[in-house]
Amino acid sequence: MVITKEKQQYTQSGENLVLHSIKNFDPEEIFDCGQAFRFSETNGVWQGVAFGKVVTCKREGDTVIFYHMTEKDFIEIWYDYFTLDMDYDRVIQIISQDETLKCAAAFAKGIRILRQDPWETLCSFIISQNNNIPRIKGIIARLCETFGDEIEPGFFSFPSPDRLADLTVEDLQPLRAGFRAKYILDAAKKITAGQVEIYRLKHLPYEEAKQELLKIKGVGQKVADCALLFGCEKLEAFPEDVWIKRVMAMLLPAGLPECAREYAGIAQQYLFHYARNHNIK
DNA sequence: AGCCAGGGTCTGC
DNA sequence: GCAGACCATGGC
Repeated sequence: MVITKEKQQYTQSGENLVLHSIKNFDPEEIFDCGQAFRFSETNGVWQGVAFGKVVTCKREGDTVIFYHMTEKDFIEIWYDYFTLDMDYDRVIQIISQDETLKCAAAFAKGIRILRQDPWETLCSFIISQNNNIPRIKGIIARLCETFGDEIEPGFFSFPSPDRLADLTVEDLQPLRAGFRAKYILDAAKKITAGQVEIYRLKHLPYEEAKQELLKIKGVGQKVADCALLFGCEKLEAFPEDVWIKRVMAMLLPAGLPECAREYAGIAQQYLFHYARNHNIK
């Protein structure tokens, strides 16, 4: 099922915008599956910052409420961000030709791959290397508080590449990013200088886009694939981190099934979530 | 204390 | 092409 931009499938009530009868949308699974690092939950309400704006949402059964959201922003920003044009029932049906993927998908039907900002995604996954999710979130929070703009009291935008390009590793010391600081700066410099045109990558074929990202120090196969999948709309990207290597060795030793080729990244996300919640060693 | 975390670079074979 | 040391930091 797909939400279209036609009225009826969403309504406005007061300052809120409400999606009706939507399956495959669970904020907890979307924001807690390791693709976005700027959201947190309080009493079932998820809140964070994306594209320079605060987003607040909550699921109640098959209804999703976005708080303080105008119809204009919904149409122009959040419809794309939450990929409401994607038919997840159909994707799940396709990859469920394989029994293992069917099981993994059934375990977290509410996951969606967000369309995040390419720079924010790249920078976040540079920070992610040899790191754990709570600490990744901490470093990114300090990055935004230190170098971003305060868009609302207590909420900060993600700093642009230009903002960081002329800084030094000493300037980044308050982030406690360790050896990753120099990689963040190299990415900011190459993008600011036009050596890597990050906002053009989603229009390039997967392999060409990947080669561009690999020009950046500290960006290898896995970080590039995460940036492509979560920030450049490349659903065929299949990032292999330690969790995926473990779950593949145990459940799919012959490799990713052919039926999942087109949506490898979505299958990967179901597997990642499954592995982390089943103590796969 | 030692191991691990959504890895990558560098060196040596 | 592949193995191993090393890289900062913090939680367990």
